[in-house]
Amino acid sequence: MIFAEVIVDISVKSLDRTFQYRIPEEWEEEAVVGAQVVIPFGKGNRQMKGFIIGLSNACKFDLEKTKSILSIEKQGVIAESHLLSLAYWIKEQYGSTMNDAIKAVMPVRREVREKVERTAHVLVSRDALEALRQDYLQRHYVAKARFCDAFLQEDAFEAGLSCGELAKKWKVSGSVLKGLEDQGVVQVSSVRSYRNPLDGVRMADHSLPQRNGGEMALASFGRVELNPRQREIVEDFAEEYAKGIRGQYLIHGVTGSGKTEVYMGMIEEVLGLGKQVIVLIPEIALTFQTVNRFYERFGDMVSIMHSRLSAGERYDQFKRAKEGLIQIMIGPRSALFAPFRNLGLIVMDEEHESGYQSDSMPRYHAREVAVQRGKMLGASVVFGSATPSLEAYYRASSGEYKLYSMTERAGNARLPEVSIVDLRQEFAARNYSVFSRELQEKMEERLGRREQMILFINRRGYAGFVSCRTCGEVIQCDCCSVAMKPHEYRGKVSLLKCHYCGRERRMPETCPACGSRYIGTFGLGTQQVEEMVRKRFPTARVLRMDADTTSGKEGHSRILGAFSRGEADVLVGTQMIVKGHDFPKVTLVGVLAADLSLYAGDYRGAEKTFQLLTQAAGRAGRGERPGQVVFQTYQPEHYSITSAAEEDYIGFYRQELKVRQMLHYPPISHILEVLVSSESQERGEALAEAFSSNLGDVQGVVILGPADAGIAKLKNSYRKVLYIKSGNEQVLRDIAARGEEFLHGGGWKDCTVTFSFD
DNA sequence: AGCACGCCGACT
DNA sequence: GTCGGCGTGCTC
Repeated sequence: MIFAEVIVDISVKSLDRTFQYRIPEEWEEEAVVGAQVVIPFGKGNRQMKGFIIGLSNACKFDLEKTKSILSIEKQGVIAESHLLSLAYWIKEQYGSTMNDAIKAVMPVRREVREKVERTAHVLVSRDALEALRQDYLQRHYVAKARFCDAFLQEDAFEAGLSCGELAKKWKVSGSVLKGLEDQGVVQVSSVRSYRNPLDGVRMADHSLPQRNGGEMALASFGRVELNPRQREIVEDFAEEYAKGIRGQYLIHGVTGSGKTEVYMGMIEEVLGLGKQVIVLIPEIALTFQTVNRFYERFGDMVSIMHSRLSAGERYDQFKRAKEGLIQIMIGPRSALFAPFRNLGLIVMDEEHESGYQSDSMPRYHAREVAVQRGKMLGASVVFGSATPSLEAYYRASSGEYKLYSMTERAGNARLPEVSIVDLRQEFAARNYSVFSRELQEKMEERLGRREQMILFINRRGYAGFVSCRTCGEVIQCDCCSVAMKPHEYRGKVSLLKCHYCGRERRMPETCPACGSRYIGTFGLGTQQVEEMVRKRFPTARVLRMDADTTSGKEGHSRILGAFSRGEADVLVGTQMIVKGHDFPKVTLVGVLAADLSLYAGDYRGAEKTFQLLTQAAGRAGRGERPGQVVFQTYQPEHYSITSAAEEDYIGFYRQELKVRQMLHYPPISHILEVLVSSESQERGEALAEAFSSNLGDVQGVVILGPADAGIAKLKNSYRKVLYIKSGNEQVLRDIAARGEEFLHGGGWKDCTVTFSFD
């Protein structure tokens, strides 16, 4: 008899181990490692999904109690056993459950999630409910009384109330509600909503070039044309590769230096040896031009993962990869798990992009997983960026990655001319406009010459916040301790939105704290910039692109398409406009507040600012005409701004590394963030303190906090943070593990804790 | 005794 | 995640 070691499809720590099941004889063939199965689970023998991650001849459990597999799903078998090892590595490295790790490496990602939202409507009158509440209180039915309270206070008589929110906010379990329903006090209705997680990102509305039937060989495409520096790099790489050297490489190339050609040259070499390649891009919707070039170059041996593929199509692509019909897989971080048997190379373009960090469990970083998969399969890994992350460049300078630098733009394109405008001086010169005199002049020039320009402001909405000029009160969200952002509504700035929980309210006429009529907006946002451009340049045609204007189905491509067709002179937008687009007619880029991202939260502020500014500057002058760039800032001396103006990555890197060294930040040191959140402020504080004092005996770590988190209150939960810094990552992992154990000890059910590294 | 509630542990 | 068991504290 054969037994299967099964991971059950429930992502809970206590179930994060295998369970043994009998394999019925007739299925011994199909029951392979990596297969999906349906199994009976728990006392009620609920039918659950699971994955076979091992087979064995011996029964390690009570044979009598060992149940049998109910069925085997042939679709979606994990093709390569090393992907299971990779899943195990991910589980260990990022502290997820094996179930989540397996799902991350599986070809068919999470299915369409069905969300059932239950809503409670009150059937009795307000008075009757009040009487009922009194009655329940008398009988000590605390939970039921609390529910009545909730209905009375939240005006559930008009609309219904979400059961989930009720239960959370009023600390009662959903089962009470059933009692109320049985008594005819409320009526519960279920609304099903479907949300396909893959729909989040849309591919640009360009069509792919016609596929050519799959028979075209590599030779018929001709080799890539390379300039001398590009050829040098490819040849060096090829030489090492031929010698059997497999390692990590970092291509640092200034914007427009032609990194893509180098990737293609390297890929040709690897394909020539009969091996397969994965090309990772940060976000498919925003880097379509790169993808297109790979298609033109390699034709049908390329497969592209993108969000429009249905689960079935996606699976087909993986099947083709598994069967060796595809040699190159291009896509976002999930493409990293393409089931290639004979993987020779992983290329990661725009290595510094945040899209490579997974934001749901398992929270892996594609850069690290790529290196691990490369090691497992004997593949080289090539990272490329104009503005490498500090981690990557640090590794390159320590010799862990081999560094290739490209300091010149390819072809005729020149680096743009950048000027830095000191906004303090503008203010001193009584220019209170959002445009400095220099920027205005340059904008007028472009409008006169019918050239295009991009205005970049790293903040959506209308302005930063609303505050009272009399008492200084800032209008905050009721549930989150953040300022609500003014938005335009029906042609007027009349709406406030919380960008964290989405709550909306009307813009108040008077200060809610002191009643003063002198309240107004502070700081600059995209909407306001758009309005200012229209006011100052009435003839200019303006387009705005930010999270508010691109929410629709084809939002991105609609706006970008219109702009590249020349339907507008000015494009105003947030960071999404500076990423990877090629607008040859743009000759001016204005960054209205270059220091805005400098002190925004974490220790990566300067790095983010440098990357953003370098990229923004890189959008100018990509065509025939040379480009000009204006950085407006209150901190014209800051190294992230001056270095970006000169596109001096090395200069920036040296300065920033010093800062990181001084403050014990990555990549020199490592940080563990412990975030405690609880609806009770005292309890959260107590837990954070308990953690902190528990670490007294650990040597060689720096402990900061506990303190209020950047967002001290989010969706009605109070948040405390604790930072633990250490040069040794393992020490931090041990501390996190100890912390988990401490929580497991019990008594902190009302608090949630998340541990995150760096 | 009987019920409602809420906590805790098991799940092969 | 989901279920069942069980202790607590209430009503009748």
